[in-house]
Amino acid sequence: MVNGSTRIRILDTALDLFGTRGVGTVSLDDIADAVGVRKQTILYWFKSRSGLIDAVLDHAADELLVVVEAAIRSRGDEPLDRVDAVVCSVFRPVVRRPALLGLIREVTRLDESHINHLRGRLSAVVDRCVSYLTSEMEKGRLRTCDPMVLAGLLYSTVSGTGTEPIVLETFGWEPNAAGLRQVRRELRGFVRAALQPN
Amino acid sequence: MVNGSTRIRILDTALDLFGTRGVGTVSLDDIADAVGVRKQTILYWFKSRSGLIDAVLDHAADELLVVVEAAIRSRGDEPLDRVDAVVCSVFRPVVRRPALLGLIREVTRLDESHINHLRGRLSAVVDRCVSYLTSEMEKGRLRTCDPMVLAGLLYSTVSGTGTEPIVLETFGWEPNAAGLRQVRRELRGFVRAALQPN
DNA sequence: TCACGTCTCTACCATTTGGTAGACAAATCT
DNA sequence: AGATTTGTCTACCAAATGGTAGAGACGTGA
Repeated sequence: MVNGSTRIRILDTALDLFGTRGVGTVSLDDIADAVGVRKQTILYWFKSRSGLIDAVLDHAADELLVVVEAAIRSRGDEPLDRVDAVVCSVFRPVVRRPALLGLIREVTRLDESHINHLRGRLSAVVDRCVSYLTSEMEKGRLRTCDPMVLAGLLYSTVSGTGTEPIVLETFGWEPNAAGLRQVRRELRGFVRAALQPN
Repeated sequence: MVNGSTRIRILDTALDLFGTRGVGTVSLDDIADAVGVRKQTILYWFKSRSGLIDAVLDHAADELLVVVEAAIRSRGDEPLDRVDAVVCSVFRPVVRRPALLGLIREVTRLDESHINHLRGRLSAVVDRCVSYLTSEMEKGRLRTCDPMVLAGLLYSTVSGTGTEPIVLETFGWEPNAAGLRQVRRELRGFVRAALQPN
């Protein structure tokens, strides 16, 4: 594989389309058109549509993991700050690459094999988050509750906020830079309040 | 329209399929098979696929509105209790009719016309929620923040939790009755903590 | 120069899609 | 009874889908 650029371009474009329009509604032709190439070129680089989906999920997981890993290690000792850093890191793609979270959220619509594929890629971070929450709760530095479900709630809140600007618009929100900053601010406040030890 | 039963059966079935598998990936034939009828029967009752989608969105909005309206009026004066009632009411379909929230969440994937259609149906409740949150904040009975964005955050959290059992499973959750009760308990605690006045 | 691997293309194909036209049976009206 | 409306069906169709087969352009090493 000397020339990786076509492959990468396909992956990037597919990620955007899958993430914004939903995996099921994007055809190989759609992707090919967007890349500026023929469908058969896609099928040269990826054995089948299903193979492409897995590759794109990998691509997305890579991109997300880098960001999150960095955030987890970044800030100091205080758990509220650290969670805050992770929230911000996950929120960043909302601005830079809206499709990323949209794609991750597509899991629900995929079939078992793709789900497991993605799970395998993300399980390490997931485990780490849950055990971190657990230990901080034991130290009484976070509101005590089920850490596993809490992790899921946090994910839902952040990803939902990032992937459903349309819903926010329904609530009267304006989709511009200032609006985004405001959403992030409220999101951080919301999460902070929800985690505060009692 | 003497015989409404076929029409209703189509709507119900379509709602389930659209909500669980995503609107874009469900064909008229899929729906027809599930109903036990031919595709052309669907096109007799609904002028086109797009018409069916709007009708199903209406159907879903109706179902959701009834539940939420009842909850809004139900409980006493304390805002945390009232929000809690709404959260519970929205969470109930998660158990009884998982596709319902899944369909509402599909908005993001639909095109402008369908989005606006659904918005029109839900705007009344949405406005009511936002102005309620606003007034309670002014009285200092809820944590002060942007009520509009807060409403969006609440929606994301509740609907995300309800529509992404797969994500929760990734976090180690067990999808059974006891697990669901636990999720609901944590969800209520989470929201309560996030809204507590400071 | 020639053979070979790499990469993208054109040409097809079977299947599935949303949709039209109209046959046919049962119920309803006159 | 005869005519009409209602509801479901069969028979199609053009377009789009994922995928196969293989040609041709391009560079590289022998």
